[in-house]
Amino acid sequence: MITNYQGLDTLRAHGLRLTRPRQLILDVVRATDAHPTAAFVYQRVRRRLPRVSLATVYRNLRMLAAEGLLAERADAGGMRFDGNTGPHDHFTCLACGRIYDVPARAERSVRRRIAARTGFEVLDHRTEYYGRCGACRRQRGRSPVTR
Amino acid sequence: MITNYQGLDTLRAHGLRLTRPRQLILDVVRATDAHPTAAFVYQRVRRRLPRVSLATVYRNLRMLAAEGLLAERADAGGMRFDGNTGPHDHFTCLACGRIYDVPARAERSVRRRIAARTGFEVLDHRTEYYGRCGACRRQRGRSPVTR
DNA sequence: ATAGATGCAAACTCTTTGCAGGTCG
DNA sequence: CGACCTGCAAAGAGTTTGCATCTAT
Repeated sequence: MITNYQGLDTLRAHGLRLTRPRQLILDVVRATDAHPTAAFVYQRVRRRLPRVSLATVYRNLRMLAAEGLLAERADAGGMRFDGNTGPHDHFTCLACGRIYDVPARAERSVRRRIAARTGFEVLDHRTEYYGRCGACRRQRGRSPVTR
Repeated sequence: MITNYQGLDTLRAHGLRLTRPRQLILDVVRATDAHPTAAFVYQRVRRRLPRVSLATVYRNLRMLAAEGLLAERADAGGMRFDGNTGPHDHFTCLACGRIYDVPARAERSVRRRIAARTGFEVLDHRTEYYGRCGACRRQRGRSPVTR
């Protein structure tokens, strides 16, 4: 029986339980930095819990994101999930499609500049980089990874 | 008969035609800064060409993006299109969901910094801002706009 | 005990594709 | 004529939902 788990208290505060499917789903997303899709999470969870349903995976991913234990990210081809909820930016490799985490530039001046120009209230910002990752710079013409 | 139109030469160079549906689709996307969905474009084009099909709208949006006359953008709830193909950033209003264009900060140093840290080749970067737009700062609790 | 969670299947939304007919150059 | 396009309908992919059953607290 689990007594301590990152985010457990958050769930309990909202009357939510840490069931076995839920915990496995959270573990899978947290264990990778590949920004997995729901389908990927489903495959992985099934290894340990073969009877889990895709609906359960979707329900939990959405719910865990709403609770702030996961981050969601729109992408061509579907939503992706990220166990790293701290501030960080992303690098998308145009050759293989992989999305890497990169340290965030938490420059306050960046937000202030936009706020000054638009009059909007800037609460957050995130930068997306595009290019070729280290692996793809070496192996030219490699086929896209399974996402 | 149109003899001059931004992007016409690009299309012709690839053996593509500027048909009436295609031109209307392009015009609709270019006429707004609301980063419209395919469904929005479809509705608008139908006003002038009632028999157009949604398939034609999708085919053309995708093709025009491939030709570089439009930009595509993944978003929860579907793809969005942008007639502004120049470098610019986006501000997403968390209250009303609208996406505004903001001038890009084309700082070379930003890319160099990431390249140095990761060893990746950075070809492009884009920043996403999140917050409350001017309209929403004034009217609290307004309902989300139709996207 | 009981609110919350699950599996299954059906439904839904967004997007793509096959095809026969139409159009531009 | 020949390549390109279109509308229509059907198919695909990703995601959500209704419901009876099960389970964590």
